Amino acid sequence: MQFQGDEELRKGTWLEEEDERLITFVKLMGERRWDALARASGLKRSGKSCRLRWLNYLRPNLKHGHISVEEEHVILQLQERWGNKWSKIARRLPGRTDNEIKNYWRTHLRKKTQFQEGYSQYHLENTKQDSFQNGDTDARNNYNYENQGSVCDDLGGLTDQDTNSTDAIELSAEFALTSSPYETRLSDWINTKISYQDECNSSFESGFSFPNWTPDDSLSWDCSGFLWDI
DNA sequence: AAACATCTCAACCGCACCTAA
DNA sequence: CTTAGGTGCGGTTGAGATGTT
Repeated sequence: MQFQGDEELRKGTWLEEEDERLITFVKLMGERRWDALARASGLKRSGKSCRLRWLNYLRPNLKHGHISVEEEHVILQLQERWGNKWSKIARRLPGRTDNEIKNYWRTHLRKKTQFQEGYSQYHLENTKQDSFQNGDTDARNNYNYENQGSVCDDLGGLTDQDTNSTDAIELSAEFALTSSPYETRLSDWINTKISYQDECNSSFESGFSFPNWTPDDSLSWDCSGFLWDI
């Protein structure tokens, strides 16, 4: 949306005063209508810039700082599965933003996976070529499994069993796949629930626990007390 | 100490999609 | 149904930090 004085809009690094003002007005007006909020606040910023600053830096419960080994593991696995669907991946890592994950991937993990791909390609060409060419699906499946295992080796100390937990991650993620504001809120709520479950389950060391799945693949949660928070 | 190279990450851009009137 | 404004997403940029020569 264009409005009077657009040519005077500030760009670049945010100042502390701007952050404070933005926080104040988000509290007043909520996390919607960013253009209106930008105008009302008197910030010489576009609504889009305000939204980005809030989502990537000022929003409560954001984790700043180093990505943990577990988080890196999740990023690697989900990127391999989904490609560069950063926002989708970010929803599996509460407190992390799509921008942060995207940057982390580009600066830390891309090289690792490129190396991995190079190794896999070599491995593939030298050990599995015949089976693959003959359409041996077992060979492909075994290759995928071995490939998963070697990713674990790179991550130091994680077992193959940990790696296979991404099946649960995917189940949860598919359930939480979002495409609308309501669904986004649902996803956020799920993440909240997951975090809550984690807090309650101190014996689960990984920090990434997921809904309990019944044998027929239906989701089993006690949602009482949470539904109205959506 | 200075100059240059490389890395990191906050912020921007453009486009597609959503929503409400 | 149409359309304009708002939002979300992935790719890219560039300033500052850090490392190297």
